Amino acid sequence: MGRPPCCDKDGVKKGPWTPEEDIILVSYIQEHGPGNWRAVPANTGLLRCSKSCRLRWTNYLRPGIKRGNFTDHEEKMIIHLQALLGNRWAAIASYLPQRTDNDIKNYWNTHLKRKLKKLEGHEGNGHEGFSSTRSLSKGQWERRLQTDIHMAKQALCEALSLDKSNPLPDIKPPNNNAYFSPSTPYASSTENIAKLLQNWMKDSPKSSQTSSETTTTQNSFNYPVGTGSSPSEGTMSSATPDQGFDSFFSFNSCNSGTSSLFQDESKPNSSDTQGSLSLLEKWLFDDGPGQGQGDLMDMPLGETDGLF
DNA sequence: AAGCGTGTCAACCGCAATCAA
DNA sequence: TTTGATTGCGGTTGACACGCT
Repeated sequence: MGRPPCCDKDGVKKGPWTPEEDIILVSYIQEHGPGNWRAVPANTGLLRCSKSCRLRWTNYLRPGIKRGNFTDHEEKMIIHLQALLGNRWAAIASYLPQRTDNDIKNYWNTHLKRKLKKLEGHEGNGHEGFSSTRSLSKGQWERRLQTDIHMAKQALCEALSLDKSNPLPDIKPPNNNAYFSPSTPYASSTENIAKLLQNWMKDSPKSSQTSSETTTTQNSFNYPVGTGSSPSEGTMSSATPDQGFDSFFSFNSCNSGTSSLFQDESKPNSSDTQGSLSLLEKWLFDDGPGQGQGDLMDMPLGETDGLF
């Protein structure tokens, strides 16, 4: 097709974002919502390409992002999901709403890969606990592939039989105050940005509803919630990170019998993939609140394979 | 104190999927 | 149906920080 570059290379700024650029981007998105990234550089005067703007927003500026210090739970989730899904970081990130795919990818490549290597070194086959997809036998892969196909078929049937008048449960918008909340763990390197933004919000006439004092759950960014403009959008559920993580699970388990709230890594609204994921979710989380996760986390992947 | 090696992570690049005219 | 535009994703890179010698 010969696709041209997303932006002409001349006059496009690269490298780290400055706080000023962040403010411009955030203020624009607050006003117009994420999406139509092509228009962002043109309308804001940012000397960045649309891709760069989108990336900056989704990986760094988006409200509700938790950074650094992966918990044991998150770590295990990543390990198991990676074993299940492979390097589909966006899909994995959809199960960890407060983490970005880039973050997870980095964490995997820097921490977990090495950890895995170490463990494999110690345990010979390294199957127990940390097992990468690569350690699966060919037979296991074939079985998994067959299961995927089966799941897709099942999901399709599920989707076709779904009552279309039955909409998805009302997804509460992410509490974007988290972004402006002083208690929010924000990257230390960007704390200054957060402060700048806070000050800017105070100064801005529109900022009254988004100031850190605001405690409502309203979406302070006036973009449509749950439009899938980011993998985890609309799935973030709470202000404080740990709370959010917990409520994420409890919320999910509450809805285990309904259509999936999670969006597929590539096409959020695709009903078949959604169904497929919901099956996976069921398996992942369906043991009642608090139970299934633990079981899954403690379950060696050999047993996981048995499920397929 | 200086040099070097290693780890971390934000950002970039290119490809593929999807959308829209 | 075709084709160009846009978006999303995963792999990779490069700058910076930190620890070790």
